[in-house]
Amino acid sequence: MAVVTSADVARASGVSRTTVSYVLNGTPGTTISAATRARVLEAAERLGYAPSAAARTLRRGRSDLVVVVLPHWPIGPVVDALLDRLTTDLAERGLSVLVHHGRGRRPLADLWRHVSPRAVVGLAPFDPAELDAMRRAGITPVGALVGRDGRDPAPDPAAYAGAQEGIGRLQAEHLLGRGRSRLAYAAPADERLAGFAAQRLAGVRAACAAAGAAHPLVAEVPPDPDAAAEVCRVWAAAGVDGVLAYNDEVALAVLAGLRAVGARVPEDVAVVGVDDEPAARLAVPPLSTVQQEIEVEADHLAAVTLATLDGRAVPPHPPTSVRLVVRGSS
Amino acid sequence: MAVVTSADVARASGVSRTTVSYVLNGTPGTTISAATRARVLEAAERLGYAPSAAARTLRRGRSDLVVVVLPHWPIGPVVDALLDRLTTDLAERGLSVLVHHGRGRRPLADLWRHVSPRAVVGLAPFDPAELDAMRRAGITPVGALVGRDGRDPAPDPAAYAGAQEGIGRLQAEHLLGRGRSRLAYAAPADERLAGFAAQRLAGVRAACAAAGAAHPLVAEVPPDPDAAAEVCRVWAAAGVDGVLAYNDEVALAVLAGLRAVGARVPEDVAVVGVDDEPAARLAVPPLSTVQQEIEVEADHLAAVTLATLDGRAVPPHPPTSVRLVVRGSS
DNA sequence: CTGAAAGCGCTTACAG
DNA sequence: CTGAAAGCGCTTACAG
Repeated sequence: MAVVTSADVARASGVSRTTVSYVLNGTPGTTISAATRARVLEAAERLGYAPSAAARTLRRGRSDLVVVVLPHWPIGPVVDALLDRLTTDLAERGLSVLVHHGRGRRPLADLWRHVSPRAVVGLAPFDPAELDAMRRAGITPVGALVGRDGRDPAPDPAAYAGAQEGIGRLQAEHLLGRGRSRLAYAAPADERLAGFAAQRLAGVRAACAAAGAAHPLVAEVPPDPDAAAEVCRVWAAAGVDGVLAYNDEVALAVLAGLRAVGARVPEDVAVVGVDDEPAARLAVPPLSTVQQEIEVEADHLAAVTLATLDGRAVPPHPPTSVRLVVRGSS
Repeated sequence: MAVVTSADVARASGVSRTTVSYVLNGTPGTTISAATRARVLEAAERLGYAPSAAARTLRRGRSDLVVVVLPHWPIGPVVDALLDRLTTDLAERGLSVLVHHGRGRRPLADLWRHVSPRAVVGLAPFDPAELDAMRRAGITPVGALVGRDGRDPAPDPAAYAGAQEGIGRLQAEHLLGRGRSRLAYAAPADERLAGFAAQRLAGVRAACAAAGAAHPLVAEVPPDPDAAAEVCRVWAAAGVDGVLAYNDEVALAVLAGLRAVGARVPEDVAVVGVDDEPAARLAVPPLSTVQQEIEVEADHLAAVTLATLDGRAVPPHPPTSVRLVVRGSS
């Protein structure tokens, strides 16, 4: 089954490849007779012609492919929703999105040997060597959550920190506002998440300091009922009355641990997660959580990508991208 | 920042582009002097040369890119793990994996205008029109879970059904084996999952029939405590003593619903999920579930992809890819 | 209104 | 041991 080229279509419709290209691309400024146009379209359809992406990219000097590089850490429904929306957003502008998994297993540079993206969007910061390699390959790097202040179109680790801190701060302010005064932070056991956890924790600390509350206790809570119970026993003994969890999964472990040590939620201890995963509202008790407005985030990421590609100023980050969902656990 | 080409490297090292290509690709059968080789390598490194994937693909007539097309439905940690492993597996053979989200929003054919994959792996069956378009574009389609019987390297909806049915059968046999006789099937409310749910349900029905048990009751259980309670009330009244859930998320909803109507788990009703997501072991009570051995599945999918590309016979599916994890809920 | 020709960057027979 | 040249499939000035 030989692949059909534009030359085949030209031959079949009795015109030149130029005309085929004009018709199929709807090139503006050309005037092809309706009859010719119809013949070309018919031939292309009949032969099942699909233009070669490689040739088109080579000739144009740029592709319409955007590669999203996923962080090293596990992906949940929130990121999935983000990717879906981003794909739809960018498709409206003629850009195709493809996602790279397995980051960290081998250098990103290997990928550029096999594919020529126009831009690469990172959900976590790139390191300088990666940035350099991309730019040398003519690829535009785009940072997620970058440009919150509208300043820097380049990936900036500090910008991530800002968004993450906001989450921690919101969690802490919620419990402090409900009269809880002895807070603990439940960090994830997965070390790949340590960076994010540290940033969210910084937000928690800031909120505690601002409210004049005690420094929060901190411990890793693995997704295991027994291990979680051990941590919760210590916390209960220390008089902890509120737990901020890194995300809903960690929060679920905290709920299991508290149950095991006989602490009542929310009477004795209030718990707040992050993400609003489906499991949150089904938990016992239903879990209060911080919801990231992922559609807003995706739309912004799409806007940042387009602005960066166009060389325009990066739009400011929308103000409210996180909000609290209060349920039975707080 | 002009992009560096092999001609630049040739000029900088005082050799022809031919020699640059030979050195950089380690082309076998060529004998380049060590001194020349070193000069070329040094120049490429110094200039930050990255070969053009588009040109290489055009020239070679094929790329080393494999695109995985995600199904229309929501992605959880299981699929994430599968993609990670598949990416690593295929990278060992020089293939790069990129993942397409947002299926169904627009035709896959649009994607082939922007990228030239060597193969496309579908986690759900392709429809005939898509298959046709891919083949005409010179792309090799590969079906997930295909070739279980080693017969058909082409995507085959029936092969999916086989794997899915096995899951439902395993769930049902477990509860029937524990003396439960009045089973119910908790289907997902998300209509995009209806196809899979129907296949798993078929396995449940087969197991019930084989054991001489009554036909299972069937209802959709949304991820909402109140809605789930409504369903569970009906089931409790009907004397249901065992519930098979489409996946862990649905099972969590069932647990919430049963709790709401005062049914004890597992004393009154046993519950079994699918996936072994982190939330399963943290549920109240900890959830029994069917675990898919996703690494095995990923390795097999990689093997199927390679065999299909090489025109070899597709390897048989490994025998045990699902297993039961028994916890407190059954 | 349409076609002949150049050229994107690479790889690879082929010639020396 | 190394280079000149062709050609992958496309788009786009340019010529008619």
